[in-house]
Parts: sequence; structure tokens; C-alpha cells
Amino acid sequence: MDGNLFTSHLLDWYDANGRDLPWRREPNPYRVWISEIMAQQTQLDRVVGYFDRWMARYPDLQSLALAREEDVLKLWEGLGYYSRARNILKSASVLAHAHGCVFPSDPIAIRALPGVGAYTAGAVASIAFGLCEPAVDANVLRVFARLLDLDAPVAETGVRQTVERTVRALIPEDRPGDFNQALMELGALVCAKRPRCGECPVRAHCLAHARGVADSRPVLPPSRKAIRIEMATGVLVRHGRVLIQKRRPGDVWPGLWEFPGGCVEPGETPRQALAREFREEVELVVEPVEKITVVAYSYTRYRVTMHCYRCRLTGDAEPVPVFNEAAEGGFVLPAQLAEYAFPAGHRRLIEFMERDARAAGWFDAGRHD
DNA sequence: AAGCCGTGGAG
DNA sequence: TCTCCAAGGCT
Repeated sequence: MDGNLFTSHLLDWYDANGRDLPWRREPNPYRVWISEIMAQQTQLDRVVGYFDRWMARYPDLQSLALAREEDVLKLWEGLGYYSRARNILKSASVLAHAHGCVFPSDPIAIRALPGVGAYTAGAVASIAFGLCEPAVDANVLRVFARLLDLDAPVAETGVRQTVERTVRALIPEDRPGDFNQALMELGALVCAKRPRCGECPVRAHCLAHARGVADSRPVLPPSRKAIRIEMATGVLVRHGRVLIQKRRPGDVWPGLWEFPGGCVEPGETPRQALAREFREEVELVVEPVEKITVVAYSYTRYRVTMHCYRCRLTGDAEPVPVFNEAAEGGFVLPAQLAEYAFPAGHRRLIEFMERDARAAGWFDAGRHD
């Protein structure tokens, strides 16, 4: 491959077709870092809104160093992979104490930050500091699987190393960040899962295209099957306040809030499962009295059908929840639910109840006590 | 190293 | 409806 010609074709295309993204307008290290963490396993179009809100709230490292985890998780709500947000806070602490709130330019120091792996370190080093470091993400792997017609599964570590070496040899000293971004942009817009070779600025350099096998690259590993599960969750209102609890570290969605509930076990109905979960989780005896809605959502490899019920206490005793499987919890006003970060499925339940509130009155105090 | 961590859009 | 999979990292 003629490296110089390849690079100029690619950069010319990027200059004409690269998207106008907020962190590209002002690529200081802090902004580039945040954008790259947000972009992990997330399509850029979804990142933009979160990025803008983040920068309005935490415009620099100094302001981030004072941030509270609750607020950061709320800002991150819906973006997924919440450990990224917690790792940003851990990094902020490191950057404040060990680096005096000056973002380090040394790739090794960048790579040492929590949540920063080989890709992100290379991206920040090249985009923010102009260093000739490769940034090999899924886009770049796919692009080079086609350029080089690699017949090994791209998930293999050997393939990544091959691609990193190749990229390192191609990076132009005057535009390392643009080169890396151009490779990714090409993968996102042209050399996508279904390639659009007719629009490709570097198809003359592409072995898979020359051989007519671009559609069968990259070679993918066998996929894991989705697991379907049924869950039940309950809305318990008392004196106009609704019971929620905060998930513990080590759980799925650590630090996020939810309504009590859990998996429907074999042989159980959703209502039975819900009564059992309330006993186990919060030591309250409740009865599901009314189906609110069914929310279908998915996380990682699970496909969840969540049956949502309005619950009432059986018995007259004042409820004192004991949070056996949560970090904390309590009864909060429905209007306050907006201040807590919920997993997407529970957030959709809240939105359903708010939309439906006038007709159904899910949160009406007099209806439930 | 293989499994886990979220979510929503594309096809 | 259902599968695939994103500007990955951690354990």
C-alpha cells in the first residue's frame, strides 16, 4: 500500500465529510477525554447531547473534581455502561491530586487512568496532544480487515496488534488526531457493517474490494444467544410517596435507583414473584393489586419483559422497609423521581405513569393508602 | 481469556 | 419481531 497516497485520499475525504461534533470544535484534552469515554460502545450521534449537558455542568477538571456521584450518574442516565461515569470520577481525583488538574500528555499516564484502555489512550494522545499513537476501535478493525483482507476473526488479539502496527506506520506527523478520526469516520459512514464501496475514498487501496469480498469482511466470532427473562416490579405508594431503593456495588446498575422487584422464577406468576421479592428485599408484605403496564427492554445479553404492578400493603401496620438487597432506599415524592438515575426500563415505567397520570392516577395519595 | 457491563437504532 | 452491534475496559 502506498502510505502517502492512502493518507492524502483519506484526509481529503475527512476534511470534506467529517461530521461537525462539539469536541472537534474545541479539542482540549479534558473535552477529548470525556468525549472518548462517552463514545465507548456508543454511537457518536447519541453522545452529542450528553456531551453538551456534561460540559455545561462540568466545563473543566476543576469543576469535575467537586462533582458528586449521584449527579454524575443522573447526567449519565440512559447512556449505559455506568462504570464509565464512576471511572471518570476516579480519574478526576487522580488528576486533581497527582497531576494538579493538568491533563497529562504522556500516553502511559493517560492509559493509567481508570476506564482508559489502549484505544482511548491513543485517541486522547493523538487528538488532544498531536502524538503519533494508534487508536484502534471497532471501526478501524473493520476498515483494516477489508483493506488488508484479513481472514482471521477481528476479535483476536493478534489482529488488533497487526492493525495497530499498520496504523502506527501510516500516521502522518502533522495530523495524527485527524488521521485516527478519519479512519473511524470512514468506518462509521462508509466502510460500515454493510460497506458502501462506491463512496469510498480509498477503495483503490482495498484488497477485499479488489477481490470482491468486502461484504464478507470482517470475519466475526459466533454470536452468543440472547437470554429471555421475566421480571416483576412494584410501585408502592404511601402517604403520597413511592418506595424506591438504590442498587449496590457489584450489582447490575450499581448506584442507580429502582422500584423493588426481581425475576419471576419457574412456576411463579409475576404477582407471586413480586410479593416474594418485596418480602425478601424490603421485608414488606404487599399485594399486587393492579397491572400498570409491561415494559420490554434489554441489557447486555438479556431480553427482559418487566411486569409492572401497583401494590398495596396487606395489614394496617405502618410500613418500615428494611433494605436487605439495596444500598439505601425510602419513600419519595413522585415529583422527586426526576432527580434520581434509574435504569432505562424503570425510567420508561416512570414516564408511562407520568403520561398516564391524569387517567390512572398511579401516584394519587388517596387511592393507595 | 472469556464473560460482564446498557442502550437504542438499523436492517 | 429479532438479531446485530456501536469511537471498549475490567476482571
